[in-house]
Amino acid sequence: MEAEKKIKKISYLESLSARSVFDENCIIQVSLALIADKWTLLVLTTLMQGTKRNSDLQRQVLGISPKMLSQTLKTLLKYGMISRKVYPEVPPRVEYALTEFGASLVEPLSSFYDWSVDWEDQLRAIYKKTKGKK
Amino acid sequence: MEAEKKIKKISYLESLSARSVFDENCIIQVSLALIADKWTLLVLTTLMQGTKRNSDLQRQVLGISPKMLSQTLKTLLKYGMISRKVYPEVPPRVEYALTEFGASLVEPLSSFYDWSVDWEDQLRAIYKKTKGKK
DNA sequence: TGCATAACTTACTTTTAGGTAGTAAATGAA
DNA sequence: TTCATTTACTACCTAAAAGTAAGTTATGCA
Repeated sequence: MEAEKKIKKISYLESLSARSVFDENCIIQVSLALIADKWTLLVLTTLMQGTKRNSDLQRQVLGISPKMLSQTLKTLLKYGMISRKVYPEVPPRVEYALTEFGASLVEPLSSFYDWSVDWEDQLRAIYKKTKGKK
Repeated sequence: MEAEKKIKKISYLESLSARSVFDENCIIQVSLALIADKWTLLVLTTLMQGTKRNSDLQRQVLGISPKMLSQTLKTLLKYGMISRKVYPEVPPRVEYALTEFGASLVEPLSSFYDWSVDWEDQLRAIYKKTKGKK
């Protein structure tokens, strides 16, 4: 991050008054479009435990299909949020880990986790009532 | 939040080691399923500016269709994250505002906003390259 | 009743996400 | 070359999300 941006940085609530936050260049809209989906944040969350193999993730991210796991990992690689290391062994071993970029999400995800725990009862009640469908 | 939960509360990173975070009752999975989509968080973000009418939101949440706006507001009402007040005037006026529940998202969203600004260059580059499609 | 306008709904279509199943690539040793 | 196993991909299908366009409701007053 350039120094200029650091200095000029304004708070979230302040920024809401600025028109730019809601135009086509809205940075929140951009980042949500990239990572706010069913699996991406869960895979990233799991990788925050440390380096994982494909099969580890398959086991730990409950309910994810092999296809969606591959697809999500591929996307995160493209984003530069995770790294991929192949070990030339039999059978082949592939390990995934967070890059600095990916690891930087620990703070917002942590904040989101805290919120989820604070409102856990309400959230679970809604989820149960709607069966996850809106 | 009950006192017990407050006391027993463990951090996000600690919780990642607990098996329960990844089973079918994973609270992060639940809350993501409810609010992590294309419009919900943007509508909530806009309402953090204060009370808004349908037409205000239509103008400010760039790109949202009337249908998706209605649908999103309806869902957030069901969730109890926003309130709806009708003024019997001509023409009718309807105002939406955050409830305590909805307003509580200000912290995680603020954290997410900070992250987005920190990594803005990378995020925009990815978005441009992929045109928002993964 | 008719009116003007904001808010909302419905029907239809298109697009995207996601699931299943089968297949192919990668690997080093036997 | 064959093998066993993990990883990755493809083709096909279904379901969900979202866009479009038109119509409907709510409202108080003239």
